[in-house]
Amino acid sequence: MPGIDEVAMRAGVSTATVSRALSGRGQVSPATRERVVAAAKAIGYVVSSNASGLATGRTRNVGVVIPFLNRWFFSSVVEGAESALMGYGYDLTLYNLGGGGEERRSVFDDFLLRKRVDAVIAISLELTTDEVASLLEVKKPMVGVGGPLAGVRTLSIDDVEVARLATGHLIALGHREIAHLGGNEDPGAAFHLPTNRREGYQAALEDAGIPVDPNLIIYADFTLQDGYATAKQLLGSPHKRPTAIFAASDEMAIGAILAARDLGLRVPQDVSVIGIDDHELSGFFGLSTVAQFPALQGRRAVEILMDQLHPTRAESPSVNTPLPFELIVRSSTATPGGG
Amino acid sequence: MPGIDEVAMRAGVSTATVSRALSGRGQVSPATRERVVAAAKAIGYVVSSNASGLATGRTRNVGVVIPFLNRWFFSSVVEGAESALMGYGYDLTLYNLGGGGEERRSVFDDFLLRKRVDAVIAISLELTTDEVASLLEVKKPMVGVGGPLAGVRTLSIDDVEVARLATGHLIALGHREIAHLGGNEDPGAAFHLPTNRREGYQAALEDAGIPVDPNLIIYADFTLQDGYATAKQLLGSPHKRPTAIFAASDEMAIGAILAARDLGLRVPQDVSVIGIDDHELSGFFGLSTVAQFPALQGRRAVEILMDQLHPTRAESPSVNTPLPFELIVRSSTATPGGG
DNA sequence: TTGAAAGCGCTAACAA
DNA sequence: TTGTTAGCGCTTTCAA
Repeated sequence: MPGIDEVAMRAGVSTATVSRALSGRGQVSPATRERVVAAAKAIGYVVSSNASGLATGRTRNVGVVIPFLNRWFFSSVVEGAESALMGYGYDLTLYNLGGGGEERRSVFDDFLLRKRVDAVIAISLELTTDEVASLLEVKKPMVGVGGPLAGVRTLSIDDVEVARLATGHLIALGHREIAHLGGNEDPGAAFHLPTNRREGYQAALEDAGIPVDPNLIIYADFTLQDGYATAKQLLGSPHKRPTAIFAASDEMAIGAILAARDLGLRVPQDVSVIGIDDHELSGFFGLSTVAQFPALQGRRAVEILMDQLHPTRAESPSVNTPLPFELIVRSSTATPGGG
Repeated sequence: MPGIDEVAMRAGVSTATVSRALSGRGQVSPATRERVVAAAKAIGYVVSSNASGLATGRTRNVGVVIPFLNRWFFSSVVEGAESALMGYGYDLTLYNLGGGGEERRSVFDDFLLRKRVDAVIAISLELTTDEVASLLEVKKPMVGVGGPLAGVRTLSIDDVEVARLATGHLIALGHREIAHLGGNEDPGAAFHLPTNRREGYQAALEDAGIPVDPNLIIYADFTLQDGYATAKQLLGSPHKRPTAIFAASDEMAIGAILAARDLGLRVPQDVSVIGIDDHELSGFFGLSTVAQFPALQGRRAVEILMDQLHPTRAESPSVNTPLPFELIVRSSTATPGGG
């Protein structure tokens, strides 16, 4: 493991010049830089991030905190963030809070504070005021993705608008009995995403003058399994079966499609289904949806962090742009009774 | 951000003693240790990993290299590894090779060598000899999960046996026309998993004296989509339709179930289907499968690394145990024509 | 059991 | 443009 002085000797310069030449900070003549780079390459020199980090106070590493990894949305955001970070020469260290209370405390009290990360990205996480405070206290830039974070720059689609768009699509097709899967059991819950989507659904109905029927709002987990179970219940009743279902996630929506099939109902002739996400399986199931772009959200989060970490960079103009979403119409939605 | 000397002052000892008291290395009187710990807690002191790492040469961080994050198997292994590492006080930094060639090179040439990680876990990766060599050269302990890695300790289920078990289950039920989805297009391919599973399939047939019919071995990607497409093709032919399908992954198997349904075939009455994995959706689809336990594989990989990193630890006796797998019979398999 | 002091490998003033 | 040098915050001999 060669050190900087070995490079310096070979290039016939001082270690300071090597540092300058390799890091790009400070002025070095092109000729010198070339010699240094060649010498470094020749002996396979790579800077020690510890030594560099100790001297500069920066680590070129960002922490990503997630509630679990095993879900399409999260792993996609992480992928997007990882690839963007790598482009900037940053590492990504992952903190999975799935384990529960003790694990969570130690992440915030120890891991994130070891000066190991320059910044943190929190994905779909409700951080307590204390947690946010302890991070901000050490002046670590921080951005949230997909979850409201008091006092922190947050990146998230406009869930109300997204839901309104999905519901509006169904209304435009002529549906009036539209059920909603998702909702939110606990009105005081800190996590607003399900609530926001339900509100968008209601707003769309109201815009169209369609009364909101509380019986058509079904609380469900955001999983395929629960989408299936609740949709089966909903569609199984011979009475007032809705002509369309708006599910708050694609996984639920796919569950609903499968439930409809198992009941002998045709999608979209007997029931239209739309979701939110554009999950990797949605195309396969012909599911109409409002796409959000999680990998892009991860990249965006990184951009914002880089702007804060390197204020010299031209401030990216897109930083304040709301996140994009897009209606994707496939074969799971049509006019009521139509095909 | 308080430093070690502040703790030392408050505790009325030297920084050396603080270091000893907090790290557990070296002798410190209980009374002194207690004072130090109290002082550290009082001011919220956390060691700087850079400084500590620079002084010791260790980082308490392991690198995990994966081909992509967005698949159940990978994210599950990573989850298992992450939680095990956190238990040992280690961080996990993630290197996703999904981006392609250039990214891959820079991971191996730069990122992993910055002395930022103490060890690396490579998941389902075919590393080139050069890549392995460059890691071993810097003496980083390394373990592979789920992929053969020349010269590296590798953790992986016995794919031949797993396939044999799955196929054997079908044979025991009385099936003789058993198709296989998976295979391996390229006989010279470096990645042996599909080949091994195909060989296990063939071995089971041969054990039972059933001739291997090459027409029943279908090359397919390990995805739900391709499982669907190939199974539809296979089952759509009215002639010699097999009575059972053994898919090399659960995602393919689920695709096959959906294909059967779309063709009006009942599972398992008209066709039995079995996969490998015990994917999170397999229970929902009633899929019989041979479970492997990816989160456990991640934990095991960490154990092995810890044994190498801290040779003082009692060598875990389980380290050489082959990875477990288990036949899980659900409703997708039955006797031919049976229910 | 504890303290003094010399690094760990690099960066960034400051000087030249 | 380049070199000298004093740290960055901790760990670890060596002495006491």
